[in-house]
Amino acid sequence: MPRSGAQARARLREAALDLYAERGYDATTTAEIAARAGVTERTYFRHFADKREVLFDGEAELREVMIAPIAAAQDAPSPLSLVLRAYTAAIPMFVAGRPVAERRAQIIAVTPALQERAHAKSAALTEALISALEQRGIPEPTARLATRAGAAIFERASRAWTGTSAQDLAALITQASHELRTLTWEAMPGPQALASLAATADDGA
Amino acid sequence: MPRSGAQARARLREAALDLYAERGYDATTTAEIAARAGVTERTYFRHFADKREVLFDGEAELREVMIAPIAAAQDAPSPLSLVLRAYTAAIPMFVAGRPVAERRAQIIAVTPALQERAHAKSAALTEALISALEQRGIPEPTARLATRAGAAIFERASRAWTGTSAQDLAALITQASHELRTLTWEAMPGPQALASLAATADDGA
DNA sequence: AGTCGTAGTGACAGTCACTGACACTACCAG
DNA sequence: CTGGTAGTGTCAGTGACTGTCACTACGACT
Repeated sequence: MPRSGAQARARLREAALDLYAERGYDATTTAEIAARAGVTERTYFRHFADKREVLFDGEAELREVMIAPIAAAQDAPSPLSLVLRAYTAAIPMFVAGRPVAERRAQIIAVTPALQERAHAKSAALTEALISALEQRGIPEPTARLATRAGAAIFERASRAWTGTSAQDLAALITQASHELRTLTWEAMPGPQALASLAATADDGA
Repeated sequence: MPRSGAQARARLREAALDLYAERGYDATTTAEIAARAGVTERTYFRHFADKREVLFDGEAELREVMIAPIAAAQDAPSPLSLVLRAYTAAIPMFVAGRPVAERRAQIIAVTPALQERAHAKSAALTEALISALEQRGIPEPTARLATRAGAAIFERASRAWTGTSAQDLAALITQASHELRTLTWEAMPGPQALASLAATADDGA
C-alpha cells in the first residue's frame, strides 16, 4: 500500500520521537519504531539511513535556506557578515520548528550517540556554508575561519534564546557578535585598538 | 596470558590502523583486528568501547595537557588568551604524534563514521576547556564563546601547518588570531573601530 | 480497457557490532 | 602457598543494518 511514501516517513518520525522520549533511545528497537508506524523494519531503513537519522530529517532544507542569501548577496559583505546573514535567514525555520526541537533536544541531551550525530550534522552544515563562501571567491581558510566564528556566535545566541524563551534571536546574534569582537580584542589588543576597547568593553553580555 | 594489558591494547591499536588503511574501515571486522593483535574479539571490546574508538586513544592525556595551563595561570588573562594557551601547551603532543596522525587522518577522511567520532571528540575537548574556564569564574556563555573561537583559530592554524609541513605552529596560531580579529572588525565595525580597521585591514592572511 | 514503468513495500536470510555471564590463568602481596 | 586482582577465552544472545526477490498501488500512454 504505497500511498505516498512521504506519509510513512512522517509516521516513522513521530513514532521514533515518541518511543525515544518514552523509553529512551537505547531501549528502543528499530523494529518497534516501524511497528508503531505501521510498516516493516526494512521499510524504516529505506527511509532513514540508520537508527539515529530519524531525528535529523529536513536538514537539507535548512542548508538550502542558509546558503541562498550567501549566493544571492548583491553587495560585497565581509565573510563573517555573510555567515551571519545565513543564520539570520534560518531564524523563521528555527521559530517554526521550536516545539519539536525541544522534545528532540531533551532526547539528544541524554544520548551520546545522538549528540555525536548532531555534531556531525552541524559540521556538515558548516562545510556547506564554507563552500558557499568559496563560490564567492573567498579563499578556503578565510571562509572556514569565518564560518566557524559565525557558528560560535549563533550557538551562543541560540542558547540564550532557548533559555529565556521570549527574546529576538536576531538581536541575540548581533549581541553575540559584539561579544566575540570584544573577546578577540581582549586576547590580543592591537596598539590602536586598546583605546577603543576601554571605551566599549562594558556594553557586552 | 595477561602480561600487562597495555601491550595488548597497543597491538590492537596498530592492528586496527593497519587494517583500516589496507582494506578500509567498513571492510574490516573487529574480529580481524583482534586476530591480528593475537587476542579475542571479546578482548578488543574490553579495551575499546566500539569499533571506532581504537583510532581515538590517548585523548584523555591531550585533555589533561590542555587544561593544566588554564588552571595554573597566575595572572588574569582574557578567556580567549587562556584557550590559546591551552592549545599552545598541546603543541608538543601534536608534533610528537604527527606521523601517526597523518595515517589516521587519511583513514578518517574517507570514512564518515570516523569523521563523526572525530567531531565528537573535539566537541568533548571543547566542553572540558569550557569547564576549566568556568573553574576560574568565567561565566559559561562567555567561556563557551571564547572556547569555540579558540577552536576555530586553532583549526585554521592546524590546517596551514599540516599543509606546508615546516612552519611553527605557535606562530600560525598567533597569525590566525589576528585573522579572526580582522574578520570580526569587518563584520561589524563599531563607530570608533572603523578608522583603525582602515589602517590595518591589509595586513591579514 | 489494457499495458507498462515506477515507486513503495513485505518477507526472508544473512552479516556483524556489541553485551552478559562464567570459568580460567597469570601475577602480586602477605 | 594462599588469596586477591586484572586480563583473558568461550559461548550464547540481541539488535542494527543489508541484499534480494516478489508483490502491489498508481500514473501514463496507447
